[in-house]
Amino acid sequence: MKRIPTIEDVARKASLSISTVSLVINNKKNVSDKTREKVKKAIDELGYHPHRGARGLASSLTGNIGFILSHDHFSLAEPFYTKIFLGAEFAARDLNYYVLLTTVSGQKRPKNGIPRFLLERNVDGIIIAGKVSEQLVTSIEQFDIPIVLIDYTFPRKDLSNVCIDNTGGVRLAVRHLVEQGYTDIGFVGGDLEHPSIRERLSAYRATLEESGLPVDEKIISTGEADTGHENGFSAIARMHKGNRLPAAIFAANDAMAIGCMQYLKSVSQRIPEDVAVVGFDDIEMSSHVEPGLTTVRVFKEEMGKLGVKRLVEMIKSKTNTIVSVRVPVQFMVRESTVVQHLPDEGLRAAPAGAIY
Amino acid sequence: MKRIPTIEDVARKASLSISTVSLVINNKKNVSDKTREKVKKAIDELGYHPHRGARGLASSLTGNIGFILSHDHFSLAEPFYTKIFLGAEFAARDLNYYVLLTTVSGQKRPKNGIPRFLLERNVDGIIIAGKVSEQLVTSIEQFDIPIVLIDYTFPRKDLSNVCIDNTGGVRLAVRHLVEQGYTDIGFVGGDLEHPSIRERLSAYRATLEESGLPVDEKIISTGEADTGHENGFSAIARMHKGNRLPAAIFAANDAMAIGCMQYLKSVSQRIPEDVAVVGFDDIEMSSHVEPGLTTVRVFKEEMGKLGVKRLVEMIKSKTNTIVSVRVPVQFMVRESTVVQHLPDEGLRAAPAGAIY
DNA sequence: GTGAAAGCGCTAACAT
DNA sequence: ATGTTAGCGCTTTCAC
Repeated sequence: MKRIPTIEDVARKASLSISTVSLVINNKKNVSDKTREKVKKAIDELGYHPHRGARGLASSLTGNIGFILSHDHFSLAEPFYTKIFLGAEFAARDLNYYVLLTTVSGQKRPKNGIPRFLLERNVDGIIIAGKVSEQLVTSIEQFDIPIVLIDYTFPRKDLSNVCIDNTGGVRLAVRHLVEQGYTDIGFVGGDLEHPSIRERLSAYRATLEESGLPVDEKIISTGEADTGHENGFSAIARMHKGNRLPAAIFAANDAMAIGCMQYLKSVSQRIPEDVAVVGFDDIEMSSHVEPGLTTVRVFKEEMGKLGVKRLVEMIKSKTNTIVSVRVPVQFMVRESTVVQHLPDEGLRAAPAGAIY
Repeated sequence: MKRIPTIEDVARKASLSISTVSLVINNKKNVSDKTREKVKKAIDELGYHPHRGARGLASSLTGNIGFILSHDHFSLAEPFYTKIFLGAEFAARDLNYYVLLTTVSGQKRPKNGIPRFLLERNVDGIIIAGKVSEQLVTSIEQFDIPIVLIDYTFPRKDLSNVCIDNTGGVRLAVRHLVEQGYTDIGFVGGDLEHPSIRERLSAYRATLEESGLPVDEKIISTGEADTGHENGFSAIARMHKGNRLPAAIFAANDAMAIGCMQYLKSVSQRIPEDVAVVGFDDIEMSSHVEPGLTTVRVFKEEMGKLGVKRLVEMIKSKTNTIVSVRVPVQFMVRESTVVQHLPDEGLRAAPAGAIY
């Protein structure tokens, strides 16, 4: 195959030194316009592209971003974090970075769990999406590399992060139920270790109180192990068997909301006539279930993009100012909370609002 | 932060030269057992990891794999290719590679469209998933780097590939319909440029003939621009308006099958009592629509894994033997083709059969 | 079996 | 404003 031109070929062709060429490549000042043009011309004619690895060695900047996901999240059928990753990938490409993805198991001691791209110095910064152990983050911090968390925070660790406006979203959801005339509104949560779930629970409580409605612990379920739809199913089943089925349910995410709907259907409760259901996240499936699930849309790709943008700023500026970005949400009214029927579109088209 | 140990530190600690250390790191022969142990001990004690970039510079092996996806595929709501990517990523990690993802637009001239990781020599091999232009592949071939195609092939270009057993899958699907007593079976296809769709169409024709059934061009729709569910909707609508609604439909993928179901519901045709529907792919949604869609499951993650495995073999062996892998499929019977009712599970759990 | 030395392609002082 | 030079951390001949 054709020989790949190096910086030396460019220098020779332009009758200049390689350092001058390097200055041009890196857009440094102190190069005369004439020289700059000459170099650019040579680069063009040769079809030259700087070698990533060599650049990295010399500058200790790899042009890569590490993306860490807990294995649990990765295996979820619902591509919530996959969407975040894709958004990150998209923004990274725009900024001329590549994203190296890896997953970590939630359990193992972090010592063996340090991602290879860190050990091998193959990334300039780290994005962590979703829940990971504090230990892992502590050991990553040793590497003295910018870190941005997406959809997670630590109580005792201040790190740049991109999070959902959970409080605002819950407020929209609960107020919507109140406006529809519901006063008996239950909560189905899951793993309270996740700060998003915690925030959603307290916002639920706060909004009920703001609205002058009672908070009844009998219709608040939080003991579940995770946030899959089975938990929604079992949580509302428990309320039902305890003869305390609320008139409306706010579930802390769509998966659990769909689990609730599943149970309600199985016991022939009509949605929303007998029980209204609201979720959170707006996962793909929520617009496809019947009735369509009213929920709070989270802009997942956008979160990934924001995370990368912030990370790249940190990498380039070489400062570690902590920045917390709170991403706004959008309330999506569908049929699971509104008795009057919308025109039947059958299976709805893919949700609008692609971010790109 | 703590200084990162280099190969020199290891050599010093083991009282050996860096070249000997390098031999051990790379598992080369001609090193005495005693020396090998000494080096390993030093590596352990220092917590040494070779620097990716430096290795790459010296050996011209980056440890990265490039993954190319057409932008169209990437933006699809349905994560068919996303699944393939995730499978690839998983296998790559196992083999100590990282995957660099990029998308290419289907249209643009490939000259500007050559992925950056190729220009910058940042990958050791390339995976291409789905349909891309032949031009693009031709220009990638210039880089003299192993290539594996996933779910695509070119008539005039012999490249290693991992493809679906389309013929086998269609045969299962159509025979199933025949066994259920259907004799009037239509076909809804899409973009015939994709070899998978072409194969599915010819297998459909062949299976009908094998079964002694007539092939009626009036209930074969192939003119559509792509393979989204709108095409399924419009294709079957056209048959219906032409007074030639078949008793069963084989759609070339699940998205179009779901589009068919959507239309059938909108004109109050019962599924499967009035019209049975079979799809292909087994996308997530197919087990969630009502009735559940009978379809041919494609092991998407598995395809990604196989692609990477093959690619890494090619990289390591430095030979370019063409290998075509045909991945078997699995037939999934659900309610869209079987009149007798299965017990109602409400919304079914996530499809079984995770690959990992 | 082990070591010395060259060099992969580039950046970054430092000189000029 | 441009050139010289010394590495970055490793692999890889080639001696010994």
